[in-house]
Amino acid sequence: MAMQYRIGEFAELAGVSSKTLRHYDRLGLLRPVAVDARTRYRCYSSAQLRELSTILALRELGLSLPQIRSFVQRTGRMSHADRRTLLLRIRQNLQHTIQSATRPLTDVDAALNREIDISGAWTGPVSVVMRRRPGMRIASLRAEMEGYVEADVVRLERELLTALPSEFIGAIRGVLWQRRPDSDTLIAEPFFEVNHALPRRSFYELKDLPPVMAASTYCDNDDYAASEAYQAINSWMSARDLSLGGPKRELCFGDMLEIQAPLTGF
Amino acid sequence: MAMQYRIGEFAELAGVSSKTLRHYDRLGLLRPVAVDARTRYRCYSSAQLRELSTILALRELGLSLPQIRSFVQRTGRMSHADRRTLLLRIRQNLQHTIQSATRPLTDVDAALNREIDISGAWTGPVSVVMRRRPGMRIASLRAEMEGYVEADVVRLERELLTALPSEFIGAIRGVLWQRRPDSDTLIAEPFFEVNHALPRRSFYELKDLPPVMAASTYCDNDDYAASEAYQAINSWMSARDLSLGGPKRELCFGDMLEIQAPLTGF
DNA sequence: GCAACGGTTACGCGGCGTCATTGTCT
DNA sequence: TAGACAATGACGCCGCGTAACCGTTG
Repeated sequence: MAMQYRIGEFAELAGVSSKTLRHYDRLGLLRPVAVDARTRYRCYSSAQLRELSTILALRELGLSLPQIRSFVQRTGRMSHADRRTLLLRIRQNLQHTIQSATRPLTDVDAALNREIDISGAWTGPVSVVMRRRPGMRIASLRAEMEGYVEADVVRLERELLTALPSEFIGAIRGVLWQRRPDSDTLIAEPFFEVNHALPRRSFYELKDLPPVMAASTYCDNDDYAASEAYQAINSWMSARDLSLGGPKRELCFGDMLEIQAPLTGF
Repeated sequence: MAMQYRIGEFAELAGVSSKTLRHYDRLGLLRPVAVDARTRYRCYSSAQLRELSTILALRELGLSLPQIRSFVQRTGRMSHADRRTLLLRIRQNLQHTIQSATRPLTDVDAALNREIDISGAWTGPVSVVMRRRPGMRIASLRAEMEGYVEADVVRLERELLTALPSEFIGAIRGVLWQRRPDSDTLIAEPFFEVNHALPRRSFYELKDLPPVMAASTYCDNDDYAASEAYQAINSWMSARDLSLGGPKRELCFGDMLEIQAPLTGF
């Protein structure tokens, strides 16, 4: 009563290619029930339609073929806890996939809307991106100011630079920006990346800037471009209900600035 | 003022590997601003941090590197219509990704719940799957019956088989099942796949079973297993708010049955 | 003898990661 | 001179598709 099929017929019944079946055979994922010793023709049974269907379903769930193999080989000998773990892992994968597609989708939609609304002022599909930024050790100097005064920041930077032995200075420099709560006071904190051998002195603060997930954008190194970038990053964050997880970081790369807004919850 | 970086430093600033940068160079995606003629060292500029950031953002959107190249090469010379088309294409990709992950996610959640609720009766993560099934030409015989009577179906099948010249019969046979609306009358319609040369006769009906998207499941060829399978397919459909788009198809493969429920709206 | 199947091996795709080997900088 | 960095090139990964070439079936 159990039917036997050759590879082509079996493939068509199952809705896959015979190439796929040969591939699964080699991987040990779905072995033919028999192989003709002389012709080496593969022979599949009707019961294997169900096996294959399971395999295809698991593939749809995003499992790799080796993962599927280890799953189907132990079916029945798997504890409920194991199954549950597997399902939860699959769930995680799927959710990650969905998330990493949903976020860009809102970006694209926003871009489509912006293009319609103010069709001239649109420079690219996504100018703000989310990225993980590594931590670094920095030396910094802090000052409060009422609003942004470039000269003050430049003066601070120079002070800091003269206090730092140049052999300890790394490649990155920038400014940390904070706002004192319940006031308009701005705290500017120019910094230089330093290596770990730098001695602790009272002229400057020595701290570890932690690694963060940050909203990041690049702009030209001038006040106008920078303020545009800050605006863009703020509206990007508010559109996503994300909140600031530390002082904003303004990194200077010659004629380019990178503005980073550390995010909470990642 | 514009800074120059060698590949390693630039890679670290941008958060990618130097391998990636060399790859992008070869693809013409991000050319170094200069290459030392003697050493062939690549040299990147600070302004390229922004370019690269755009490239990475587009990559996150699921574009291929050649697509990104054609995009960045024509930035500014692109019409609004072109941009809009591109964005809409991206949107489609993303939505497809989301959909093809969301459906399985509900499957997995259902499986997790089932496992909790009735932890013994669960046989696999997904026993019902959705698949596209090709159409075929069939010859069939129809009969109404009050409820399922196996003997009647078998008799019908035999009648049909004796009426069919065997050289026209294909590999697939089965039964179509329908329920007459507003009554419990069941319509059983055994069929055999036939090739196109079969002449039209009054002994049997000749029809084209259309290709469909169907909920499909396999079970052993016995009444108990089949009724379980029908139950499973019904609850699978109702859980997804899907409705039947034609008679159910019961395909016979020796000791296995495949139960298919054609779905509307695909 | 011919078409339609089956077999195997080898290469391609995308987006890099991972050597291995050689050259360059400090 | 050492050791970090640069260059190039070859191969690996995944899940097959495609092609080439040859044997089997009906």
